[in-house]
Amino acid sequence: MPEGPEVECTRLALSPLIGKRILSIKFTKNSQKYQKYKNKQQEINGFKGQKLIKIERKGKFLIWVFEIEKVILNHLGMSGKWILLTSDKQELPSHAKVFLNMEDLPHAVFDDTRNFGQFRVFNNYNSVSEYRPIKKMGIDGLANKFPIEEFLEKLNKKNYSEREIGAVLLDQKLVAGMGNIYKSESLALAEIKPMRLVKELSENEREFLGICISKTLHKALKSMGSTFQAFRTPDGQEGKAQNWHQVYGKEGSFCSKCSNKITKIIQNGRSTFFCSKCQK
DNA sequence: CCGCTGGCCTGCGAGC
DNA sequence: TGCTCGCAGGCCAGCG
Repeated sequence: MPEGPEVECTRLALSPLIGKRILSIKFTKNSQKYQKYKNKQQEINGFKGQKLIKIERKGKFLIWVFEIEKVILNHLGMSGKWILLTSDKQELPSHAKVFLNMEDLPHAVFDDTRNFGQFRVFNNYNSVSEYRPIKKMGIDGLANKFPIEEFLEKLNKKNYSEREIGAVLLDQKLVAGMGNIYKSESLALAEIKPMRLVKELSENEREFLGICISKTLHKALKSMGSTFQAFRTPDGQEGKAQNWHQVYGKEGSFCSKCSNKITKIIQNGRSTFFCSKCQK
């Protein structure tokens, strides 16, 4: 589920928690099967009674800010999701890792089936900023005004020139929040083949790609409306973004622009989809 | 420093 | 129907 737009949806859906106190916070029984959650309970006990001030998103990370200096850095990984519990009697989902017992309903649960998610405590905000993935993070693909100049500048860096654009787009140091689906979708919209080398891309193509990235991510965020709903009613609908996918997951079906068959390749170990006719 | 490969996990659907 | 296998939208350690 979670690329930048889905993480932003999650952040928005968590807004009922803002300004509320956490009565207690617990690593669940399920979480104790995994090393990364073991013997960490004491560390998060410090958040007891704390008021949640805000939740920020940086790339695909969520940063939970409280009255105290301590900060929680949370990544959804491949399968992590937050679920709001609207009743005190509601059971925890089977892969619940962290339970936030709030002063008022709803409570919140971090559920992560594949356990690739992250939930780390930092002593202060500054140390989060110094954490390498945050510090080195590229431009925000979901910025209201996509910083095209900065995008072009970063794309111009030497180490990208000999690499394939499809692989480069997944680098969070370039566009933070980009993921494997919207990588293929952005390139389809820009009509650029994923295996083109960065050095081969013209100035016009680069600029148009930047615009297409921004358009794709914003459109994804917008069409997640139903995921937003599903967040409140966990067994509800999923997002709508898949309804407009041009290429992702469409191997063998026909391109909606030219009726050519969509191709799938593995690029740097990741599935990559494109139309070999539309995309130059 | 860099990029690439494989590992971390569970669940699901295709194919037999 | 039931089994196995391959694959899944993430990152990161370790290697060359």
